[in-house]
Amino acid sequence: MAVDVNELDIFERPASTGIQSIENGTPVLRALVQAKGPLSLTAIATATGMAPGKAHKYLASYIRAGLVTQNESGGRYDLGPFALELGVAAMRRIDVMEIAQAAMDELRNLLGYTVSLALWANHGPTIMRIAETPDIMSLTVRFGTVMPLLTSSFGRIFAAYLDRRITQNMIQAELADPKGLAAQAGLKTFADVEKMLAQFRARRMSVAENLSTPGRAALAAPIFDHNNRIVAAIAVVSMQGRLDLDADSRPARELANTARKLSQRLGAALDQIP
Amino acid sequence: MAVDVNELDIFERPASTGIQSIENGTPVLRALVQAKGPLSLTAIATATGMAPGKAHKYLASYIRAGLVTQNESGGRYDLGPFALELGVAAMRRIDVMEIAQAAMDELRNLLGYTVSLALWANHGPTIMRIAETPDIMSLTVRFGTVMPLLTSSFGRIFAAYLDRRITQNMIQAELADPKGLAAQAGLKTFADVEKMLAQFRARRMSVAENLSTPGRAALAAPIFDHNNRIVAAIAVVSMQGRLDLDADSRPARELANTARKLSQRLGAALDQIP
DNA sequence: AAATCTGTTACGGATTACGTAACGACTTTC
DNA sequence: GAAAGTCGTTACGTAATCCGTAACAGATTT
Repeated sequence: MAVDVNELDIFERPASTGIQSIENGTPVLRALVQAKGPLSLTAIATATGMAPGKAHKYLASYIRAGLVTQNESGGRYDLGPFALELGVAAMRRIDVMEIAQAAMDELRNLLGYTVSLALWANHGPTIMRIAETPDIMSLTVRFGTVMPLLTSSFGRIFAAYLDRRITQNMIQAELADPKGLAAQAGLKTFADVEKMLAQFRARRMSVAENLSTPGRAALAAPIFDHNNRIVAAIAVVSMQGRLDLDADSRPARELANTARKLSQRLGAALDQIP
Repeated sequence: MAVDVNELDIFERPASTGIQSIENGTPVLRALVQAKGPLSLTAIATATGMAPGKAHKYLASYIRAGLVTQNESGGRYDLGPFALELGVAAMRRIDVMEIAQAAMDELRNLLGYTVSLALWANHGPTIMRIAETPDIMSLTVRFGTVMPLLTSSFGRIFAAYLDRRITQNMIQAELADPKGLAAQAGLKTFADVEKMLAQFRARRMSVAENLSTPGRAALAAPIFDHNNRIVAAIAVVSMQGRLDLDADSRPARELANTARKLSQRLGAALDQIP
């Protein structure tokens, strides 16, 4: 009534017809999500800009829906059992590989380097997805390849974040060969390994140059799930000398950014990871 | 207009005033939760008893809220990123999960068996955390799985300690099938169930062997909160024959020890529990 | 090419939600 | 100890919303 319809069509999106109350109610849920614990009615009201009476009505219905609970009667509000159920259902559908695909393509386009994704299979980090550059001198990053633990960027980032019990035997095996790749990389004892991995943890990123594949350089970053455990790693791969491995380099920053976003979409709480 | 207000007050609960659309919309979310994957509009419409046009409007708003996503335009509907956010936020409020993680890892390292944690959600014991062994023959204990009440170690320990009013219907349902898992386990009447649960209560631990999952054996122990009510259960899982289920076995003792510590950290008074 | 699906949108009438303000219950203040 | 300030909750009338029916465009099938 107050506003001309044509003006609305210009400035606001037509926004295919929906149910307004659904959208008006979500700020209430958002407020509860962002708060670490229970909230009072007035706190919710101020956080959402609603009048207390209005917020109360939404809360009453959310309680009946199970999305919200209230401590006794008259107490503070918090997320309810259905919120948990909803989240569990959502988590079960999320597949790292699915959501990683688009992010990998983006990163590849942004940087112009080959980007690949590895999961931890029983025998080590296994390359599962590749976003290649159209470069002629294409790097042979092949699907299904199992990378070494101590001498590849993928292996190193998994070694840095996986439970040591899982990696113990593999580390031992790679250290055992006095002329192996690990030894060539200057890794001879567990202390050497631990020192290296600590650096990668601090940086939340691993580096490998001219090791498992001659002339190759790579950066890898971890992807965590809702349990804050590493579930995958994403790497930027190129030729030695053509990829800046510094922590402040553009590839490093963008890679870290992409990995962080993916972790967040998986429900990780990155501020709680060592 | 159609119905006398006084009649309504008698038969329906006054139900403190809320927002009807919020409650009318939840069946849409429920349908998506219960489905294992994406659903078409018509599938949602039939599942909720709504007309397609109506369901579409709710979905449009849920999409804008982030609770639902749609595969491209015109595709099927599924839970969205905000559903995940909601769930992660809800999970974070559950103290047990925070403190259980480290204890589970410890127990896994100590025993060499897979350890998992379940909470009671609306539909039964739901697996929320897993600490896996690096074994190649990894058991497929999957996040979010809802376990049966009478034929899983998780279900049994919850059944033993939860208020019977909560479990009554589920027990009845599982007993109803004369060829179901419960019947195969020798459970036919409520008396059978009560006898079994009494044993688990006495031992403060439940057992399941070769039941809901063929070839699997598991021990589960309850975790109580400051109200001395069961809030979670922790289980040691392995293959049949590879896990000693005796009360005096090392796995049983260590599991009981871990569960006791967790209960104490939650403020339980274990000596007052039947 | 007609027919049946799909997902999506339009329209009028009945229902619903919003804003304001009041209500008890409790705590703080003077 | 009374008054004034919280808090969560509820009532009321008007304006805006939602519901049901039905049509629309697009894709696939018959």
